[in-house]
Parts: sequence; structure tokens; C-alpha cells
Amino acid sequence: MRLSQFHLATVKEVPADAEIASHRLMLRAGMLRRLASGIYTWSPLGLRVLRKVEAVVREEMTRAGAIEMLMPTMQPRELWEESGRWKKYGGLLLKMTDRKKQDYCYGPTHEEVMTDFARNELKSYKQLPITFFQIQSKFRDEIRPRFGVMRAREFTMKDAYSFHADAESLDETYRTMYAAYERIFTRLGLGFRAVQADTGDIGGNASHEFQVLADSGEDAIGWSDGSDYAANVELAEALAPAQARPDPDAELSRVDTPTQRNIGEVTAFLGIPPQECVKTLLVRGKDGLVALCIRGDHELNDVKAGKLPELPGRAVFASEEEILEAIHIQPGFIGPVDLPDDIPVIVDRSAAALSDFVCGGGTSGTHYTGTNWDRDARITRVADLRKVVEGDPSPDGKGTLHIARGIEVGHIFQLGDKYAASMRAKVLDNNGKAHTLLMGCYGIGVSRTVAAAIEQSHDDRGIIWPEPMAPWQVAICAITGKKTDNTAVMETAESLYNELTQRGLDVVLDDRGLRPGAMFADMELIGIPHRIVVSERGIASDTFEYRHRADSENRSLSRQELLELLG
RNA sequence: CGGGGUAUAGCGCAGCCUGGUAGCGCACCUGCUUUGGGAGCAGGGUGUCGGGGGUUCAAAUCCCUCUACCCCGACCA
Repeated sequence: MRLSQFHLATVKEVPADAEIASHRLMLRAGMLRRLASGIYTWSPLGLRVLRKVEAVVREEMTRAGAIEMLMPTMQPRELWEESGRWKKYGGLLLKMTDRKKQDYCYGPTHEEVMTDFARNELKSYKQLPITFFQIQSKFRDEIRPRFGVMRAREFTMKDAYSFHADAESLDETYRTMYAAYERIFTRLGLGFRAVQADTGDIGGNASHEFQVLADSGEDAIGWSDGSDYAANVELAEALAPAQARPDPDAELSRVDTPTQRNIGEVTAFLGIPPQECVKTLLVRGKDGLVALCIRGDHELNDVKAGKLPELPGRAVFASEEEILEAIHIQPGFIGPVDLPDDIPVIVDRSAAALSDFVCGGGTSGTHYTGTNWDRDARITRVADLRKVVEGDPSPDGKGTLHIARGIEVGHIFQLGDKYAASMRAKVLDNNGKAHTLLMGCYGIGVSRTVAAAIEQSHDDRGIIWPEPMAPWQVAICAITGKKTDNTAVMETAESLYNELTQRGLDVVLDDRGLRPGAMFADMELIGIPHRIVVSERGIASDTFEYRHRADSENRSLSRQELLELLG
């Protein structure tokens, strides 16, 4: 590619609303243009990168035995009614109506269409196992799109679906896909970690997320330093403290805390550490309010809480009005001591292990000290309710947990018969008997992966692409200089360009005739891994100036050395 | 959806409080000079001041309203 024939549109200034490095740099490099909230145009430069990611994904999926196909973005309501997700999927599902008043949605995922395809195409166990995949646009009407393509509403996803006669086969393909994902993210040059994950709304059994490690990541993952245990904190189990609860030795007494409503204020006021406090959170249960008690220094894990049998599948905090109506205690002063008997009290393992603790006093402006379970307060049940924190013991008993931030770029699930059963997708076994298909699904956020790579690899000058993702591997900058006769420079540059291209390298020739500083700044901003400068100076000494994007020094190389270096 | 904010040239912003000729930087166009780290000088404005309504002799500015976007919290590739 000759840059003079391309559309490169870098900018020095960026829109003020770009918050994170990848979004800022994608805009500055001119990879993206925002069309509407969470909806982006990929410029020619951006598309080159997107296509590189797609190519690696496609290659590895094919290597893993998956077969590419393409499903529509528009999906009829009937299929989503069959699976029960037309309503259940909620506001994320963008719905629309055609001129005949037929309802459709823009596909946020393709389990329904895929299962419909499978039940029509697959008749016999002899066709199994089989895995299909596609790379295609999805639309999810996110409540709050942000960070450019990191959390866009329209985005590019690779989604694959496998079909099986039995659980062993599903498990085998799941492991194959897991390995394929490791290969994909490794090949793309990303620092990532596979972690155990919650199955969320998609449902099913086993599930892993592939998280690119980056401080700006929206997910928190817990990993052990003593084993290969790693899990999304939504899922990571918080074990009960090793030591048994000490016997009570304090009297229960009520102290005035006139304006101290939260743990920070109460602990500062009473001069005690937060781990000696119990906070009581009221959430909406299936039947009235439910109290959740956790230690003052811990945070509620709402995914774990949502799975409690007392809750309707998700944890939603009760409003102040609901609380006042039900128990006549102001939030901030609620404790387990004075709760009405019809409110279940679910206590986190760590909170249950406390003695002589501080909790809400049950009347405005007071707290209890010296509180003890059983003697002073009722426990309906002890459960794992909190988020794991740095320093917790690993749930597998080996090592200590650490918390890292991650960007979820891939997610694989064993769905089992979740969709096949409701949509009656069956095949005949070797006895001619119909069996419901088992299913796995495997997603990669292709466009998000582009942003994640930048998040993980950039500096103050711009993007530093891992070579397999770079829009071009090599940039040749032709410095034509002040003399009118620059034929020598251009001829040398073009001959080098031709030679490298013939060797299979993806090369861009910057023949725009800009000043050197402007060329260098552009090539650094758009993150080209290898930069070669062709100038009169170099021609005079029969060398090329070379610099890798990650280096800070130039190297002077002969043509032969250069060719060897670039392989 | 709750809370906070913004909307003026392609981008980043000032002007608004205290109503009176639409402005700055970058980018862009023309010319000359310049050419190894985002060049200099001179000239050029490309605008429905987000939309609608109101107050006023006069509205970017004051009032009402609508819309869009952004940030902080509940979703997911």
C-alpha cells in the first residue's frame, strides 16, 4: 500500500469525552468515527486491524474443526418466543416491526437461529458432533455504551455453536474450543487469562471467560498464587474463616451514633476497625424483604446473592420507602438484632464468624456494640455472599487470592439442552430413538479485542500493535528532502517495498512527501511495528535506518541485515 | 432508569453572569519560503450558536420546552 493512495486521517486533538487510552488512540489514529451512541464506523485503517483479528480467529476456528456460515442480523420474534427470551432478554434486545406488523429483533446473539438451523439440518447422531461459527455484527442495546468499541451497542463477534449426542462429546469439544481460544489470544500477542465464569443469562453448566489483563478492564478476576485457580470475582468462592468463632465476652449495649450511617463513619466514630462490624443490607425477596449480613470491610457479591433461593433470581436493593414501611428503621441503622421474625437473615460466612461485633442499633441514631449471633441475633442461614478480596485463601485450598482487572474478550459455555429442549431440536440415535441435542456456545468479541490490545500495549506516542494485529507490519518512510531531485530516494524506497512485499510482508510506503517529524509521528501513532527510513543520508552510506516501535533508538542496517531481521 | 453535566466552524474551546457586528487554537484552501521529530509568513471562514416556543426595539446570552450526547451507578463479547 502506498500511503498517498490511502485515506489516513490522524489527528492531534481528540474529542474530550474519550476516557480510556484505547478509545482515545483509536480516534486519534483515525480508526473509528462515532455515528451514534455506541455505534461506530470503522475507517479503512481500523478495518485493516479488525480484519487481521478476524483472520486469526477464522484460521484457528477452522483448525479446531468448526465450519463457517453466516446467519442474518434480523431475527423473527417467533424464535425468541420459543426459547422464552423475547421478554426475558430485557431491554438489551432491540426490537423492531416491519410494514406487515411482524416483530423482529436485531440479533444480540444467535442461539435461537442456530438451534432452529440445527433442528432442521441435523437428523441423525451420525452427523454429530458438529460445530458451526460465524463472524458477524451483533446489536445489544446497552444501558450505557462507553469506551468506544470496548462496550459498543453494535459490535463484531465471532460466535460458534456445537451440537452433541452426549455430555462426553460436549465436554470434548468444549476443551477443543478452550484450546483454540488460548491459541487465538496467544497468536494475537495478548496477555490474557482463562477464568471460571458465571453462566449468566445464557445459562448452562461449565463456563470460562478469556480475560485480557488491563487495569482499565471492567471485570475483576481472582487468581491464586499457589495453583492455576482463576475465576471472575462474581463466581469466586469466599471460604469461611479458618478459625472458629470466639466465645462472646462482651455485653450487648446500644451506643449513640447520631449521624453515623455508613461503615466508614461508624468505625471512625467508635474507633474500631471495619472488620469488627456487620452491615445489614435489605433486598427484595420473592416474598417480602430479605436481610443480607456481611462484614463491614466486605462487599456484597450480587451474583451470588441473586442465586439465593429466597431471592427472585437477582439482588435488588430495597428502597428507603420500602424499608421504612416494612421495619420502620432508617437505612444506616439497621442491624440483625431487631428485625421482625418474617424477614430471613442470610449471613455471610465471614460475618457469621464474628463475636462481639458492631451493627445497626435498630433505631435511628444508634448502633450496638458487643453483639453476638444466637445470643442477640437470629441467623436463618449462613451463605457465601461476599466478593473475594486480595489476600483471601484460594477456594481450591492452594495459595492466596489476588485480584486483577480484565477485559472479557471471549466466553465459552456448555449450554447442555437449554435451547435444544425448549426448541425441540432432536436427532435419532442408533436405535432410531429421538434425543434432545446438547449444545455448547463460544463467543469472541472481535472488535473489543482490538481495543483490548491497545489498552494493553501503548505509550505516550500512540499504539504499539502486536505484529499480527498491526494494520501493516512494516512502514517505509521516504524522506525526499529539500532537493528537487529525490528520484534516488523514491527508487530505493520502492525497490525495498517491492522486495519486502514479495517476501510476504504487509508493507506500507509513506510516499506522502511530508516532513520527517510528521511521518514519524503518524507511524508511531498508528503503531506500525517496524519502521524503515529511506533518505539521501542512508543511500550515501548504503544503509537503512530501522527502529522497532517498542524501541527508543534507531539502528543503522544494511539491506541484507534488514531482510534478515524482518525474516 | 436514578444522579450530575454538556450542546457555539470538521476537532478542541472562549463568549453567556451584566442582551447590542460570531471569536481563538488545530485542521482545511491559496501563495511564497522551508524540509531528519507534528514548519514559518501572508491571505482565506467553511456557522440553523442542538430544535421549538416565549420575553425584548434587539437573544448564542434571559425564561419555558423538546432532543442529542457525555460522566457516575444496575448489563455483557
